[in-house]
Amino acid sequence: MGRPPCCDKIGVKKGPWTPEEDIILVSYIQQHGPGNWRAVPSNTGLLRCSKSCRLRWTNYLRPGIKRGNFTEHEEKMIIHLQALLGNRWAAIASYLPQRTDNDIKNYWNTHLRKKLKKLQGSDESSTQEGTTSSSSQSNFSKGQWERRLQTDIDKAKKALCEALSLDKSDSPANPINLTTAQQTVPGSSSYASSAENISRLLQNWMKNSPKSSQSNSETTTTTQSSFNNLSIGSGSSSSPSEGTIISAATPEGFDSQLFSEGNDFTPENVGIFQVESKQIFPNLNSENGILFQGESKASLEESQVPLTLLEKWLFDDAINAPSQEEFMGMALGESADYF
DNA sequence: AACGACCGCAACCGCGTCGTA
DNA sequence: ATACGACGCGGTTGCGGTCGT
Repeated sequence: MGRPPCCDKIGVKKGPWTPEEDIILVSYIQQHGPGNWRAVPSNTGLLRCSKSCRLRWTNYLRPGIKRGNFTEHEEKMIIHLQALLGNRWAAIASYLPQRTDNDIKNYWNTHLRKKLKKLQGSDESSTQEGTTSSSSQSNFSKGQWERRLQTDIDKAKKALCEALSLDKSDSPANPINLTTAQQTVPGSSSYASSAENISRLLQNWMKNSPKSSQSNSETTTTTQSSFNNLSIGSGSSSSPSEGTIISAATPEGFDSQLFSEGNDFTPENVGIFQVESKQIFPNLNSENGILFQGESKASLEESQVPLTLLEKWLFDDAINAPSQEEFMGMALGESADYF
């Protein structure tokens, strides 16, 4: 009945990726570029299914991924976008190009949902009299509610499109532009980030000694320079096996291309590690669907949060970052009317 | 110090969509 | 037009780490 598995389960490795596998995958993608995932396991010898390879790349190894704590601004963006788009994590992630959909999804499920629940709780208690927006929502008849919702959705869509076209014209007032501005600098952050990713896996690899200086996700703040300072299989490498592993595990030319001193992740030799404009604003063509038509009301309902207290919390930031106002207003201004 | 509960993240699974023959 | 393969997405799970008792 169901679709057969994407790969035969026999001989397919599951579970956490090893640094060796990471390097093989990165090496392959460096040479061939991402895509054609079906061919990746057979061409690399990885005992992983294509899906697993793609996931590992997109969620972990892909350059430009920022890890570690979410900033308050990112948090607010996510909340706004979630309220606007629902659980379309990929669409949301497209506005936070440094974050993966998986990351955002996890962050939402583990942090923000609780946070909003709290806010919702205090909001409800503060509006017990039923005079405010959130409780008045229930006063809508179903038909009214749906019509109103559709109207607001249309408005939100328009506003979002406008915001995006403003961004296209490089308006400094556009908050989305601000949030992604660092991505668009060619060859800087994206390469640094890719270096960070590889650095991270190398650090994991090299932490034979349990006393790694950075034990938590803060390793993600590894700097470009620290990456550069990593010496693979050279003098500072305490374990003689490290260099051996790398040369054994990496396809030809990989270490020289990626890790030779002063030559790592330059735009010249790592062409694929470029942030494509598509990656930054894939929604410009509306493919990822800022589309609400046909969306089940239940899912929308579930995804919507009361916005009175939340609103306050969100707007707190607006003073510090006035350029965000437009976007926030777009997301909240109209829909908040009936909440 | 030992144990259990809880939390966060990486990875898996199943389904939907898209492209192509 | 349709069947099929590949890819993408969202929900869920499992495991390792952390915290509290």
